[in-house]
Amino acid sequence: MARAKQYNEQEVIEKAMSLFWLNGYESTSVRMLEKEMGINQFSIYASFGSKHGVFLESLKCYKSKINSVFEKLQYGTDGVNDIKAFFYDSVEMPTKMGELDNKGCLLTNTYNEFANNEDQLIQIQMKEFMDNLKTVFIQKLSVNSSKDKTIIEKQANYLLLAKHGLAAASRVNNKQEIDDYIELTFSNI
Amino acid sequence: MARAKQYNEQEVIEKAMSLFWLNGYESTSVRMLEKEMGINQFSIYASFGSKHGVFLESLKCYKSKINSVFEKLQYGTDGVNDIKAFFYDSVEMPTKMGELDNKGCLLTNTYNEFANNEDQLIQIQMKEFMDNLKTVFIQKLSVNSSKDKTIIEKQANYLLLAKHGLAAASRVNNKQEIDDYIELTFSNI
DNA sequence: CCATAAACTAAGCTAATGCTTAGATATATT
DNA sequence: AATATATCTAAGCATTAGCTTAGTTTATGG
Repeated sequence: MARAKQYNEQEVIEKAMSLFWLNGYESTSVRMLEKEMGINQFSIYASFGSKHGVFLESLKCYKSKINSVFEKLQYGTDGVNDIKAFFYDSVEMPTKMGELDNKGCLLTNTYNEFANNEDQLIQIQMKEFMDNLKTVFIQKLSVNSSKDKTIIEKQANYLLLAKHGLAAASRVNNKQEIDDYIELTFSNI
Repeated sequence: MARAKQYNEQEVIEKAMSLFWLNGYESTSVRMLEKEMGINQFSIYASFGSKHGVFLESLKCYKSKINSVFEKLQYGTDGVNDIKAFFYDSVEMPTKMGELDNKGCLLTNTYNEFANNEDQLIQIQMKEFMDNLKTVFIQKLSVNSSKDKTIIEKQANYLLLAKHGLAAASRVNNKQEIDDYIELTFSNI
């Protein structure tokens, strides 16, 4: 055997995730990652292959971080109210994670940054995330309700776009505006 | 006198605007602008000083393009319905302008790209745009209505975020999803 | 305790970025 | 027509990007 790694890959990916979350993909350089992750470029490429590889791992890391919030939504039993709670949880999560505020949702930020991009791997991750969310929304909207299927479809689309908009808004708007937005959003359901 | 410019500044700015609209600020290089505008880098810098200068002129150009839509909103006499029509107009405008679709709103895209940026000139332009919109929304919401001032304020905030989210969504969602979103957004206002 | 092999450091690679400049070209005035 | 002056071309500038590599350090198995 030979020398052991002097860093933990999970630990350095969390730091990379923070940086990508703050700046987005393009605006984060490998030199910046180097400093933030506390390891040399050689080690970055040895562990993750490329900047793109670091980003994909960061997305995975983010997904696991928000997993508890998503599970709470999935396993809740309160229908639409679960979705509303999910909206509040999503907005508050960055704060609870001890992160700087006003960073929005890494997945939504990525969704926007890569909207007109042909990067397949990223597009697939994003589509999967959105489709899962829509499926759960439809389940929740169907609980204790005799709503028409087409109405439920419309409402799911509505909430999906609202969630998307909310994540973008949370980067620039204050808590009061955000709360007003969530309350009025659900007054339409 | 000497040689005259072989290009029209307004014409080349429209082409620059298209490119910025499609790619955003950072992802648009001066070489790309050169090709799209059909003039040499020297001419770009002679006319607009910097890439940043080209961008500011492009924003101005965009504002003048959407002016008719904004005026229709301002001078309408149908209260909230004017806002709703404005939402539809905003989504349809890129198509009517003969632009490629799925580009969203240049101002909103810029708002997002520069959200965590300290660029003063851009921030001011963006804030001015949002504040104007909010003022008009409040006017419209106050027409033929005995609503409480705080309710109107909340609704204006709500619509502002909704408009913001809509512009982002229009880059990735289809017409049906967009229409569903607008209809449900106004179903309770 | 030395040979081995992985991890490390730091320098360097090519390409692209925003911007500048030397020199050629064209045109309105004298 | 000659001159003056602004516009044009194209090459080049310094810096930064993502990534690679030559060479050193370190820990372990024989």
